[in-house]
Amino acid sequence: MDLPGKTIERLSMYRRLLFNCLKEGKHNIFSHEIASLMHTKPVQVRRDLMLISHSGSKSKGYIIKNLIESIGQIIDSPEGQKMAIVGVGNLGRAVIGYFSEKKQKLSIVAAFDIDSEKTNRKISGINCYHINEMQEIIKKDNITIGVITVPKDNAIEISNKLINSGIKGILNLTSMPLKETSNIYLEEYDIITSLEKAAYFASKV
Amino acid sequence: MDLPGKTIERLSMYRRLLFNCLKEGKHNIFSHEIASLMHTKPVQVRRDLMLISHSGSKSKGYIIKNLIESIGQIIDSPEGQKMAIVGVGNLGRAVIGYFSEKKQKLSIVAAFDIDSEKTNRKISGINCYHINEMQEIIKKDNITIGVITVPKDNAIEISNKLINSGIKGILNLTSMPLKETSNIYLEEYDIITSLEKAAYFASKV
DNA sequence: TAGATTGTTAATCGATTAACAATC
DNA sequence: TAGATTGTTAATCGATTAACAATC
Repeated sequence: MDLPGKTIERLSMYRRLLFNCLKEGKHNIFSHEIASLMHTKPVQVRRDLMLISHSGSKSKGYIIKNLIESIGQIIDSPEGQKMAIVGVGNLGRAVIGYFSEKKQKLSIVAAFDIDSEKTNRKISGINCYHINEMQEIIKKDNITIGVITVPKDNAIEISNKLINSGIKGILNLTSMPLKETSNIYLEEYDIITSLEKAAYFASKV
Repeated sequence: MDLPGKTIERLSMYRRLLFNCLKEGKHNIFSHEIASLMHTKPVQVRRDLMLISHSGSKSKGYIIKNLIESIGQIIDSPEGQKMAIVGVGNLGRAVIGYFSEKKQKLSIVAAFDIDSEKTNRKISGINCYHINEMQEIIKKDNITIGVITVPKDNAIEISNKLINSGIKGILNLTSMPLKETSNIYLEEYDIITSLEKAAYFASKV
């Protein structure tokens, strides 16, 4: 039973938002409260939770702690998953920074670059190795997710190396579209596209 | 006549891909060639071009130079648009780096931060000012797009400041979802969500 | 001509939302 | 009880794709 990608995205956001609520001392939450914290409708939230078979109560809504647990059951692998960042430029460092906050099921365990200034040392707490060692380390450490943050002209080459090392998922943050490959999940995001889109719709408002 | 957001995204990617083809000395291109360079189908490409009323020929496909021109007519504002980056951390610098390559209709003209180490100097060729000066500079320079790359706990405050300074579009790259506001186009991207999504689907493959 | 391609409509697919029964 | 909320189905909306006529 595979959930829709959009639902997975929202579950990920619900969970982080729920952690915040918990920190603020909240214990229960209604679908309309979750909806207003995101940009969505209560019915959207309830339908997403229906899809993961999480029930609330009509008087108290959802118990935050339990809901976080339910979402984790769905989107986390029980053993956790390891990620590697390929390309330790500004973007790569930004991604590392995002994740160094939390010790979660999903964690960054290695970074790769070709620049000898960056390799064989820690960057924001993450071991950085030369790209030549990538395939070996990915296999040895059982890294399943690769994030491509190299200059776009190197994206294809890096993607092939990742595929050959047996990676399961790739997040490509360069603006070079990569070929879909069977048995590998590919997610892509292109910031230039987002900016051009924002510019287009901003001029129509 | 507003085009679908998905079509705008693809047009932006088609155009950059076409620039590459032009550089390689190509003059004409078929829909199936464009499709195979992206991850889409020829019919998708033809339908997108239909929506912008760009015609090709059945024997030569599309003339690349003309197609680039047609796409520009649709997605560029004739006078161009100016962008500002708010938050000059790793992510902000990455965005600046992406755009410093090209002199296009869309350009980054200012960056803002609170850190005095970063303000009142150029960062990758872009003038960086203190956030306190933001509203004034946005108005004076007629900046229409703001990119939020600050730490997520400051996102709401920065977004309000941008809205008050009369910005038209916001690209929020923090993982704090912002409220939809009338007369402002809001685009959001959350890298943590992308990673959790990639991890989920990678484990299902 | 035969094969390939474009342009377009109609069908399909998938995601969101309206409507509503159940119930706290 | 009246009002609010959940859970779920059915309707709607929007995006993709199949099908095909036109024609180079």
